[in-house]
Amino acid sequence: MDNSLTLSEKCILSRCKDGPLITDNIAGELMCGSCGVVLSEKMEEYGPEYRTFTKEDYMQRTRTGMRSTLTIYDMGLSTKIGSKNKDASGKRLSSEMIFALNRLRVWDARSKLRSRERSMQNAFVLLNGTAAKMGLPGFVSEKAAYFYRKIKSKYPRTGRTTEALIFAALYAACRFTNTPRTLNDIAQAANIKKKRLQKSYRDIVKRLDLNLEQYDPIEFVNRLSSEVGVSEKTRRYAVKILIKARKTRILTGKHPMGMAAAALYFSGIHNNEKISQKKISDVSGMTTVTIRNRYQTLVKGIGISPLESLTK
DNA sequence: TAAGATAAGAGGGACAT
DNA sequence: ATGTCAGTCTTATCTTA
Repeated sequence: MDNSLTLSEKCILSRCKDGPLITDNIAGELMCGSCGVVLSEKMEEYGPEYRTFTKEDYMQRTRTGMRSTLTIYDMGLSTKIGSKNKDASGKRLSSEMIFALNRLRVWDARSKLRSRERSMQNAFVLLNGTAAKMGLPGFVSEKAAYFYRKIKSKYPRTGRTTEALIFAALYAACRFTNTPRTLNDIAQAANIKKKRLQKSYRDIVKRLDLNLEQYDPIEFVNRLSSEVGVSEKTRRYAVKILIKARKTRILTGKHPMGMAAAALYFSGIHNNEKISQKKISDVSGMTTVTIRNRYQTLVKGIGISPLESLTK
């Protein structure tokens, strides 16, 4: 297992604060150990790296400091052949050499956009578009780009389509950075079948030997609460219920969103602020049936009904 | 109209062969 | 690799309050 994957989540989030340098043996990259930025002396010359549509967009996204180029297809590492026909000491080259150099320039230019790189580029266009649409922070798509690059260099032909793979990488990145998004969220935003997404995701986890923890349902409670617009009291109580439930080990193997939905439903009843199953179903993406079932496991698991008070 | 019950089916994980 | 099994979740339909 190579060291770049053992980076702690904290490193990813803190971004570039004197992180150690690490090398990725597979892709041959030298990166900042804290956030995965690829180090290259040309970095600061790069312009904005997002596609922009309006002047305001452009102004906002124009870079002010060093920024990763992981989501640019060649990471700024492609060949550069100078345009002057002089050698290192400044002397003019012979005509044969000039001819040869011109040939090289042509081929160099052509090779830069050869198929592999082109599909890489396509992938990152998809990635950036969808990540932006979902409002995901930059370090998540950086990580996704990293996973994608990695699996492509390790297994050039995975039998998966580019889009399935890049979005699966995005989901993996969400898991890795503990950014709570479900497969459904991504499938929807990316307009791709959940099944395909899931298959590719498993592929990535297996082949890159990732060890991704299951989401904590509490993350989803927070999200659901704000989407439904419940009181702070209700949100907190739902969290309390889940903390209690976690101790009884009834959470394992269940969809975290399902448990979050059930806990919120439970809490709503408890606090006299009943939220309909339908409403929770709509925002959570879980069916009302699942909410009911999880609600039952919750009641059984912690051994109290919503109308009783929660004892430590 | 919301909530609950029930049944059938899909899909994946664990485990054995 | 393939098969089986239990458990999860979904869809659909019907009933209840």
